[in-house]
Amino acid sequence: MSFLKPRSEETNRDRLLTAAELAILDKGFAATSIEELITEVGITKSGFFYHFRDKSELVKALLERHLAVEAQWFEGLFARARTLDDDPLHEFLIFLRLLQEDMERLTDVHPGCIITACCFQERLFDRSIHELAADSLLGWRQQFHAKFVNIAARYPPRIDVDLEDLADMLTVVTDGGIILSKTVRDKGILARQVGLYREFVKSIFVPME
Amino acid sequence: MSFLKPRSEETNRDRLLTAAELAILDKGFAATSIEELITEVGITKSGFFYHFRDKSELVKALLERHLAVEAQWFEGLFARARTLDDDPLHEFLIFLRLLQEDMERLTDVHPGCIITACCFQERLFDRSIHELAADSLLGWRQQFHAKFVNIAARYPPRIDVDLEDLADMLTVVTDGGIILSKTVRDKGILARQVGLYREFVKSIFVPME
DNA sequence: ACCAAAACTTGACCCGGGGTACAGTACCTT
DNA sequence: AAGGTACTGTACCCCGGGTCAAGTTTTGGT
Repeated sequence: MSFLKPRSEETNRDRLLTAAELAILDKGFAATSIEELITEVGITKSGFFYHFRDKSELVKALLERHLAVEAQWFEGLFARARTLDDDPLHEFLIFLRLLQEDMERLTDVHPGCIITACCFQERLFDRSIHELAADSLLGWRQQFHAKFVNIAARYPPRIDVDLEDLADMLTVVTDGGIILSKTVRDKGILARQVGLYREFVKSIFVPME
Repeated sequence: MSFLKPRSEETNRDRLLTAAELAILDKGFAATSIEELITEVGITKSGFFYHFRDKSELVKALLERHLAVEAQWFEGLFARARTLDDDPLHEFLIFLRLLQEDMERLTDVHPGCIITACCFQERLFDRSIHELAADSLLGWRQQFHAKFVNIAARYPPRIDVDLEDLADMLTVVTDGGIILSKTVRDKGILARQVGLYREFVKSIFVPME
């Protein structure tokens, strides 16, 4: 019996989420049917509705899970960057480089804020989902902004930019990059756009030789 | 009879498109029903299917109309910019400023590439819609890239950036800005992000005093 | 070993919305 | 008088989301 434990860690609910994530990333929310998900997981329709009140609750759970994973990902990158350099500017530049490298490595397009993008799209989803996404994005703004404040204290910015806007820009470039990558079917774009953003940050803060 | 002519310029087909555009912008594609559109326009379901084979053909027509309007908008801005300054760099910077101002003026969020966002979302739509969007975005890349090549010829870039990526970045910032604006419910973000992009372009090309 | 809760299954059913099919009509143009 | 355009009306199919009630298996804790 004990040999069942490790596998049973992954519940059918998790499996539903994973299946939904893949399908939604591939085809979009509307094109993903509940039928399809349950046949993949191997349960019945009632089983689905046992776990989720409706389809939008699934999306909410998906978003929650995704946000947690994403937060962990970024935190990991920052931690690694910190070990490599503890100057605030260089830490951030290393973080951006690491992020860019990770993005290059992704086989298909970054799952990232596609879910965000998918969420804001449909009024079908209740307010709570929208707020979840908004809070997450505002959280990133705050976090990056704090870092820029630190950086600006040591490196006087060479042009007058609003540091909150600059913080937002990373989100913007990521989301926009995902859209362009997906539309044009060139997954390299996303990473290169993050690289460009990094150049912008450099040109603002890195002092001239 | 002649007094009917001017009003009849706007066909029911156009009215359907406009109603669909507003509804989709507001609630998303899936949440917009045909029923809803025809009651607003005042025709029957059969009337709808007389104009469009199915719902996705409506989206295609919408995209086509939108792309034309957008192209005209940008062309207008470039024309105005050219009359104000015929130096390639300053023309472009003026264009960006005008674009930013227009975006500030928008009451609700920019209709812009939301349609793009809506398109990449759904496998429901046939390939042709996807290609329409992709071609349009690649068109902008080409157009902006050509301008940057001109600019770079006169103003040696101070950092090494790929001009195609830089061209893409305007699209990216616009699309990403729309998403962030919508999610966080702050329509100012979009314009400010375009402003930031403008600063980036300046920092690359504008020579130092 | 036993019990309760969790995690389902079965199966029947409703409904809204996309979509089809087709016959008919009103008007406008040539 | 004919033909096209822009519809209306009716009737109908199907899929997918969602509900309901009642029963069954799995699992974890004491």
